[in-house]
Amino acid sequence: MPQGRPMRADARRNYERLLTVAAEAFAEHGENASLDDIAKRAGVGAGTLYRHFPTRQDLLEAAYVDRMQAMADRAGEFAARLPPGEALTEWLHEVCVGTIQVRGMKALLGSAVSDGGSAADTVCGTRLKDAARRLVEAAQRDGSLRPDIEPIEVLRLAHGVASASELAGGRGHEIRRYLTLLTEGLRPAAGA
Amino acid sequence: MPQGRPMRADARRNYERLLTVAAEAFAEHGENASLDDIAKRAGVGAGTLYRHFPTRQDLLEAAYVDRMQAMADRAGEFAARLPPGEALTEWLHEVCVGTIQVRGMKALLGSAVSDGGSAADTVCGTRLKDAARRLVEAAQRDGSLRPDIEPIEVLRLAHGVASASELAGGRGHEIRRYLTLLTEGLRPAAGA
DNA sequence: ACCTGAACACCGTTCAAGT
DNA sequence: ACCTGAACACCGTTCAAGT
Repeated sequence: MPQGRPMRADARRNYERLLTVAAEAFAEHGENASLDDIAKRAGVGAGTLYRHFPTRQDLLEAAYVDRMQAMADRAGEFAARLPPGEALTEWLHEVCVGTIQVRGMKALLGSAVSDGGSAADTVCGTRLKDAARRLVEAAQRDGSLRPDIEPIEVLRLAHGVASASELAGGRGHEIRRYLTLLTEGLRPAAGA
Repeated sequence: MPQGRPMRADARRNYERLLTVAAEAFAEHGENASLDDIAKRAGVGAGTLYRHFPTRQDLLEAAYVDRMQAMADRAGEFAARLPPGEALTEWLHEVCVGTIQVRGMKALLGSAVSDGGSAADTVCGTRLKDAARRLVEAAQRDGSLRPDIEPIEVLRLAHGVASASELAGGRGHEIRRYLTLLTEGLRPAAGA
């Protein structure tokens, strides 16, 4: 996106208004927020929205790429000040919380880690998986995480924890509780 | 539904064709299958569909109530021939598999165990939770399940496992794998 | 009592016409 | 090069008219 000629001033303005409005709309109404409504609220024609973002997924990703990046960055912070096992757990907790609070983010996480997912190798997905890989590998070297699990699986399971927590009401209490169950299951076998 | 006057012959026929077609459509296209399409394929006007099933949720539940009941019944079979811990695990496995294979069932399970869920106290939901309660309590008495967990939570977590497995491709292999992680987390604490 | 299907509102998507 | 908004197709929902 930063590549290529700079946008014309009006195009750039529309592009950014669309992103702002879309982030609000997806946060409020979830991933199926009305595109027509987003265009209207941004004060542009529907065609303009489609010119910038050919698919809903494109818009969803562009609207949250910064927040996703911020999530990925948090991994480094945890790694710097916590033992590997705890760093992974705390980071996953943030992923779950963020994913539940900002309605649209869960869809984005889902498509980033989904098997045939369209967002599998986008900026969002790649950064998130890189972050997960570092925490996972450190925890495995440390012996606090079972060795037979892959980074992407940890993210899929976090998505599952978020789903279960949502069903329970999505309060912080349940997220922590269900995540703890997961991390206990992720421990290496007792006799290893 | 079985209460009240018997339906007129044409009404009864339409009702049943709608259920058959709806079960197919939800299985194929998921919970958001087109209602208009369902009415057309059943050979009835849209108004007839709404007369019998005022909301999408009503139709979804009616279409799968038998299958849900069958799932609940399986709990008794497992309880009869397996130790409590295994009976619970194997039943949850069937719930996950069924929930993934029949696309609309996952939505139904979700609303049955969701906090403010519309289907929280419907036939489907109640039977499923009763079945879960028996297996959970037996496993807790047996010492193979941590005592601080409730039946509905087990179902929510199964929904989460199904979500994670779907992201991984939904093949039997992943379901079993993720469910195993969950059950290890559900074990009582080592020093208890 | 029940059914039909037209009618309305809404949304996604495309595209000809504008600047 | 980019934008607009009308146009089309589709879907959910209601309701007047039919039997």
